[in-house]
Amino acid sequence: MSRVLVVDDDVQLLRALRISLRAAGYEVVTAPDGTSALREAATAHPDVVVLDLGLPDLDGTEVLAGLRPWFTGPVLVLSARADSQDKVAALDAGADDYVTKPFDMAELLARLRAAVRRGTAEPGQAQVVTDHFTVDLAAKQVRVDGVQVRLTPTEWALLSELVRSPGRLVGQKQLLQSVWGPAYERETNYLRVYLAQLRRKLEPDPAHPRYLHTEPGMGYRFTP
Amino acid sequence: MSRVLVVDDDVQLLRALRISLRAAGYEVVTAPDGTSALREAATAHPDVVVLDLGLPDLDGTEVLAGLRPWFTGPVLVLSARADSQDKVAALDAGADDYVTKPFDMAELLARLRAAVRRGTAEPGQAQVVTDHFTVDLAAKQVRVDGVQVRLTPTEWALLSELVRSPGRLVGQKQLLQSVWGPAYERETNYLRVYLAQLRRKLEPDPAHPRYLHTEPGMGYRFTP
DNA sequence: GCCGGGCGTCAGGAACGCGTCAAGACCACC
DNA sequence: GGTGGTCTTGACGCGTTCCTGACGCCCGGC
Repeated sequence: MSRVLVVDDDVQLLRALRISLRAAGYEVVTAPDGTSALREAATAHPDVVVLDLGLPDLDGTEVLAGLRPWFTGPVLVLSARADSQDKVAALDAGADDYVTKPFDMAELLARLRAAVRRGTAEPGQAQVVTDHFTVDLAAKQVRVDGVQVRLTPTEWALLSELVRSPGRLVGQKQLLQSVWGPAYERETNYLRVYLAQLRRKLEPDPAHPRYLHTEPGMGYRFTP
Repeated sequence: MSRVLVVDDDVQLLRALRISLRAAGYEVVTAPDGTSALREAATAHPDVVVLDLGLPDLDGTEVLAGLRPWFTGPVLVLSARADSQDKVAALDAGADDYVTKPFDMAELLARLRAAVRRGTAEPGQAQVVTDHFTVDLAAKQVRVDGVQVRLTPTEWALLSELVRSPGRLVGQKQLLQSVWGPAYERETNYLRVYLAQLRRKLEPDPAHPRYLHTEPGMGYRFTP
């Protein structure tokens, strides 16, 4: 059925989770710390991740930040901290649910079912390929006609936001909000400037864009 | 940005939620009981639903059951009951998240953001198809006989409002209100101009509309 | 037969949004 | 203190979109 990656350093809890999850029909992969979690997530291709925030090497939010650029499946966060500020931070960092320890196993399984139910749209591609360029979301790198191209941080944030929804129109408000923050919703000229730069770097003919299209008054669209 | 339907019979809480949600940039629609919740969900087309389980007329799970067959957006359940058995029941009945009262408003907003983020339909999921054209509501894209057609923001707002209620009559007041705002309820000539433009772009014979029908004095109707 | 309301059509002018360019501000690093 | 790269900001020209009013048509009421 679905494969779940469980990240936790507590051996006892890991054992309990492994047993319960396997009994519920999941295929289970585990990782005891942040670095191996990121490695396992990349190699084992889980459908869903259960992530404890208290890890020995990395902070949980760092793992989340390393996961989210390319991992599209749901992430369910476990934490001993019940403070709502922590919850908000984790959810806004890309978590899909937040469960405080100690938790009820039946509830966790139900939340996992709900997350998987909604998240099984696609396996999630870490690479977006067109005839002219390739965007590797995991490695944060772009190749145009085979040669690597350097993007500034802002350019990258904008491009990845667009490329992550191929064919869909992405509103300018959404772009501005996710790249510059909620306070910049009106600065549409930023978009004009950086879209021009991206087109200059990626498009075969920047004056007549083939992949990064403008929908006047609404937003932009990446067409593969 | 997105539209949220809040279902709760507690007037105080409803007020607080309306204010907070509106401040967070949501368009808010409310319903005080189960039957009106189902009606509002069908007519107002919310992107997400916040549903209190304790309602005067119907049980919350019944509302959930009435919603789920056709409503694909996320549903966030509110409840005073913290028992994990109730949580499991609601989540397995189709809820995407479960928050117990009393709740922290910041956390609720964060969970709502996470739900909306995850719940946006894939392009091709939510499309309306006719023999001559297809409207992809998620990708904001229209194809006529297979070729893509560009719509202006106003044209798109009008069309999507019509197409969201197939076969049903949409009053001119409702159209004007949702596209131009509450102050333009009387400017019915706007509708005439833009309906003509839509017909010219979509209809096989704009002079004799087959899909976008006029109901004189009442409104317009999209017939698939 | 006349009249008026509602609708479709058309065509201007004003306003807006986009692409482009360039100069200044800011920052990290040398 | 200088230097290179990146981000912000403003100005300009151009095409598109929106609004507005005028006109003719159909149809039902008088």
